[in-house]
Amino acid sequence: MAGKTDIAPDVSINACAYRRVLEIISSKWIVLVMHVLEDGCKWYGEIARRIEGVSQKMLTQTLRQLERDGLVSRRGHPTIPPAVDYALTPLGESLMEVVRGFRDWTRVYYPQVERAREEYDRRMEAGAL
Amino acid sequence: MAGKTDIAPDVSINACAYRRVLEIISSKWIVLVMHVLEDGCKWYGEIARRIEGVSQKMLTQTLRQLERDGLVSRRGHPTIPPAVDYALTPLGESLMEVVRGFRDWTRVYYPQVERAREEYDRRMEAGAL
DNA sequence: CGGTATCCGAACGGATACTG
DNA sequence: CAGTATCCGTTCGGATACCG
Repeated sequence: MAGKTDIAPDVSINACAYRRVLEIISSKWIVLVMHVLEDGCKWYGEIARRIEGVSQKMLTQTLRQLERDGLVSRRGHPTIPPAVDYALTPLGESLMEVVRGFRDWTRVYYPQVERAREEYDRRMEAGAL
Repeated sequence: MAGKTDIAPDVSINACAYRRVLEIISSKWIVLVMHVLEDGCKWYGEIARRIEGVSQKMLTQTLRQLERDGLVSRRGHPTIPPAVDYALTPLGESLMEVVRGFRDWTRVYYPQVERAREEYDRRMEAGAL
């Protein structure tokens, strides 16, 4: 304990902005749901149908998180059967702009990533012999 | 099967750019490692010390993934004991620019997210009674 | 020093059944 | 329709031990 030299870790990294964004966007479905809501308010069922492979559990969970973070707004209609719709809030829209930056990067550079992967895998395979 | 109405899901979402970026950045440590490498080449040990809470396993795993994706380059030095350093590639730097967009968003808007969460939790607590 | 391999608990996430 | 609750397999990720 006392003998340990106090080379402090870059604490800022622990508390820094990156960790916080990651909490939000690192979930697999968050970005996809936001993308569906990009062009306006949607019913729950429509969101579900538009995102292939999402389970009801994950969709609801994702929408809850987005609502809690103030990124989407939820409106329930007291009809029978009940209907609910979701929309991006202004805060959500502002985040969406940044997310678009990621999408654009991917469109331009993803082929390079794929090539790098193939090359790496070939090198590894060769090295494993 | 045949009886199912063919309401196709928005397939583009499945194959779209977002899924691909998420593969890369949704990992908890990727962005943090990139941040450490932002200002130049670093030894393995230095990266480890700068990121609080990262285990050796996860750091190595993260660096492997970044290397495979062509985002960082790895140089081993055949000294005794061996030393290894890592640096962002040009491709990695280009992604870093987008990542900075997220950091900046967080710096500006995160307080709003925190307030939204507190408000939501208060509403839930009240509703649960 | 910079890994790799193994073990194991914790968390993620899908399938299913039930509710208002 | 839009959830909630439960079960349960899969994956994530830390701790430990060992290798070059």
